[in-house]
Amino acid sequence: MSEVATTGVSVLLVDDHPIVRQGYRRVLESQGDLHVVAEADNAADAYSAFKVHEPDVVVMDISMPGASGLEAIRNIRARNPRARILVFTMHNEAVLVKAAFNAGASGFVTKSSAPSAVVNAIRSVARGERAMSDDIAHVLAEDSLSAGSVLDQLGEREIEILRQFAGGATTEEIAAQLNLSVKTVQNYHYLIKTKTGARTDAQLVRLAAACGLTRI
Amino acid sequence: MSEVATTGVSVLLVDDHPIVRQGYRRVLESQGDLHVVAEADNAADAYSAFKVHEPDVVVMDISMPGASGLEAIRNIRARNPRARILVFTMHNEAVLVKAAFNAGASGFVTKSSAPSAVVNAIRSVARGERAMSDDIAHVLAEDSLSAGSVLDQLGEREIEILRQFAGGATTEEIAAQLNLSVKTVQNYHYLIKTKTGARTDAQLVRLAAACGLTRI
DNA sequence: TGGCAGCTCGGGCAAATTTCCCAAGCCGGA
DNA sequence: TCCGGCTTGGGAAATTTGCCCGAGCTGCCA
Repeated sequence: MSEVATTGVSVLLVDDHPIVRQGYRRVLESQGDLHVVAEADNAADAYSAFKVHEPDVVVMDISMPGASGLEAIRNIRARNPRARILVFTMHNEAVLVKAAFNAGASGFVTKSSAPSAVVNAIRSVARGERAMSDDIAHVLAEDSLSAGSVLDQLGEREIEILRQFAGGATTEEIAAQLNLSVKTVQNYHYLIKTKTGARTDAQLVRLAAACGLTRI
Repeated sequence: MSEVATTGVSVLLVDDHPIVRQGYRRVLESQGDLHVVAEADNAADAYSAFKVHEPDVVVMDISMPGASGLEAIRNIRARNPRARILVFTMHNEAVLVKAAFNAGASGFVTKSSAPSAVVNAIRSVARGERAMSDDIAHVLAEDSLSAGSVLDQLGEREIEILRQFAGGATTEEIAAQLNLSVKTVQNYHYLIKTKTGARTDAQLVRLAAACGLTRI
């Protein structure tokens, strides 16, 4: 991490599609100052590769098979809190973005972004700055009326209900299970959605899965 | 289409992510015999670009915003039945593969494939052959032996709506995206639930994820 | 050629759920 | 003690769901 300024930025590429990785690699290396030192196609390999190469920046698609990408972010950050991780994915849901930053990401860029925006984001996070693409900033701005972290702002009961809901349980089943009135569960359901910024039950499930609350 | 053998293969790239297109372009052009003559990021532009350039091969990701990629395949084939279209996407669900070939695709390669497999597939379809990656062949093989997955009982439209819904889109967004009335989307939503036996939106999302329709 | 089956698209309407506002009890911290 | 947050639910309007219907279209099969 020390010789960055003179030798450029070393990058670990994490994406589950080989062709996509190959394409990124070529785009990044054509920049001159960006060097892809390793690739990985899953969370576990990403962690291993990080330990070996200690790259300046990890460019990672968080939608990978197997373990959650967010989990990978947490693992890497746990090992080295100075690690810079740029999430680079097609998703642009506020809940996911917040979850990623919450897990320790330094940047979040969607694949809809112009190539120049992506390479600039890599340079930004390499300098220790936070970076995000315009569309992400817009999404977060829209969402900003309810600031805060994603799951950390949920209480015990809310998390339990979210887990059961994401697991496929109906409102009645949850109420019976927890010995609550259906009305209360409905209110929690609504409350969780507003708190997390999820606008859809499906987004809620995806959030729960991303946070490891449920497995799919 | 006639001078292919001597001048190489002209390719139209269709993918909604700029960076991804840029990467593909570099990978393909490094081959020497493959030339990207145009790019498009949606179905409508793909059709326009095809009319202008009449490329040997269209390399297309069918999961794009706006009109269905399958629709684009049909449009292009309707204009020129000799058009060669190679579907190149992250999805590997049997129903989608079958739908693509049914719409007139010449090949189906997943983004999990090795770059060499992709370029070879492009050359194959340029020669008029059918091509698919190993994993797709495997999926189709499994499918031909199985009693039929849950998704097999869903129509094209139903699958598209399920994908968008599981991806977190609201009913209104899906209706706007597909140019349908909200009521129709609601009906599809209900129909999909009854057909699949899902009793909850969350179960629907899990089902879609399990079938590879969406990644979490 | 006719007919049937299946997909697509939407209207209608009662029942159910969601949305949002509200109140009250409880508990821990300032 | 008081404030704030969690938990629990009521109420009422808005929306969605569940289920029924028909109509247009395409493909298939006799």
